[in-house]
Amino acid sequence: MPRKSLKASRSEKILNAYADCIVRYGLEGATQEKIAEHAGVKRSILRHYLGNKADMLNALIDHVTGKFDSQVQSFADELPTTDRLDTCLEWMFDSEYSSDKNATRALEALIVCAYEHPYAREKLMDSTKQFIRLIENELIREFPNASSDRTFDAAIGITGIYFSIDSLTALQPPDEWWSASKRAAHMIVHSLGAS
Amino acid sequence: MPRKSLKASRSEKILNAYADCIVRYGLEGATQEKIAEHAGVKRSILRHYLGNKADMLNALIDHVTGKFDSQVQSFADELPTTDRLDTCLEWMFDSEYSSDKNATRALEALIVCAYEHPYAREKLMDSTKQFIRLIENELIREFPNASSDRTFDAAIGITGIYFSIDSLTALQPPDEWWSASKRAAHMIVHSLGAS
DNA sequence: TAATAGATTGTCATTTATGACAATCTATTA
DNA sequence: TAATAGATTGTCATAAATGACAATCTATTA
Repeated sequence: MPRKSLKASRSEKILNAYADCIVRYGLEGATQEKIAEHAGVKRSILRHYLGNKADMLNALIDHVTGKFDSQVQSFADELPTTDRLDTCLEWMFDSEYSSDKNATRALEALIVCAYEHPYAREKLMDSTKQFIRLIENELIREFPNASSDRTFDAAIGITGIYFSIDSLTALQPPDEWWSASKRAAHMIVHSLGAS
Repeated sequence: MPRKSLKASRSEKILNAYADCIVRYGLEGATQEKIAEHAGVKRSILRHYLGNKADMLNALIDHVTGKFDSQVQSFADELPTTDRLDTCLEWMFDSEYSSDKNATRALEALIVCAYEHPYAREKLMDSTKQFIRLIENELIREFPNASSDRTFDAAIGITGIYFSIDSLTALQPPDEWWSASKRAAHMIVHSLGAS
C-alpha cells in the first residue's frame, strides 16, 4: 500500500553531494546546508534518510571507499590484454580518461578523520592497499622476473605520484605537471625493467 | 613607558598551534577554542593578536608557507658537498631525520582553501614549486647531461612520492611504506642516470 | 612612583550548525 | 477510493563558533 521507498536513490544523491563538498570545502567545511544545496534537497531530508551527523559520516566513509573500490575493480577489469601497464598509466594521468577522479579526491579528503575515527582509518587503508595492489599486479604481469620487493616499491611510488598530483588539483597546476607525473611513473617502470 | 610587546612571540605560538590543529582536525575543524587550547592561551588572545577569523587565516597562510620555504632553504643549505642527492632522499624519507614534517603536512592541509582563496592558491603553488626546484637542482648537479625535461619529470615524481607518503601518515602506514617510497624515489634517480 | 601602553581575562550578542519533531503531501494498492 | 507508509516541508530548540568590547592587570620608564 505505501509508496515506494526512495531511500537508495536519495541516499546515493546525498552522499555524492557530501563527497563533492568535502573535496571542495574540507571535511568540517561540508555543512549539512551545503550538502543539501549541492544535492538539491532540503536539509531535513538528509536527516530523514541518513540520520544525524555521525551516522552521515559513517555512511559517507562506506560510500566513498565503496565507490573507490568498485572503480578500482572495474578499472582492472577493463584493462586490455596487451599494453595493460601503459593503458593503466594513461588512464591515471591523462585527463580525457578521468572517469571520476573525485573518488580519489574524496578518499584523500577523508584521510583527516582517520585520527579520531579508527573505522575510517581501516577502510581508507584497505582502499589504498587495494589500489597499490592493482598497480603491483600489473607490474608483476609485465615483469614477472622482478623481485617482489622491487615490484612493491614501484607500486608504492607510482601510486604516490598519482595521489599527489591528484590532490594538487586544487592548486590548478599546469597540464605539464600531469604529463611530467606520468613520465615519472614510466621512469619507475623502466627502472624495474632494467633490474 | 609601556611594557614590551609580545606580539611576535605570541603570534608565533598561536600560529604553530593553528597549523597543528589543521593537520589534526582539518582546516574548518580547527576552531578558535581548539587552537587556543593547543597554544595554552585564552581564546580572546587570538583575536587580540591576530584579528578575526579571516585575518587569522591570512596570517596562517603566510606562516605555513614561510616556515615551509625557510625549511626548504635551510635543507638545501645544509646539504653536504658529496652525496647530496642520497642525503636529500634520506632526510626526506627517514623518520629519524624528520626535522619537522608538520610544515609539509600543514601545507597539504591548507590546499583545500585554494578553491575559495586565490592568495592561498598562489602561495601554496609557489612553495610547491620551490620544493620541486630544490629536488630538480640536485638532480641537475648529479646528472648534468640529462635533458632538462627528464630532470623536471624526475623532480615532480620524487616530490609527489614524498608528499603522498607524508599525507598518508594519518593512516599510520607501516614503516615499510616509507622505505619503499624512498626506494621508488631512487628508482627515478637511477632511471635518470641510465638515460 | 605615577603614567602609559600593552597583556590578559571575562562576558554578552550574534551567527551558524545541528537536532528534534510536528504537520502535510503523495504514491501505492487492498 | 480509502487506508497506509513513506516523502517532503517547515519550525523551533539547543549547541557551537565567532565577534565585540569592557574591565582589569602589569611591565616599563619618564
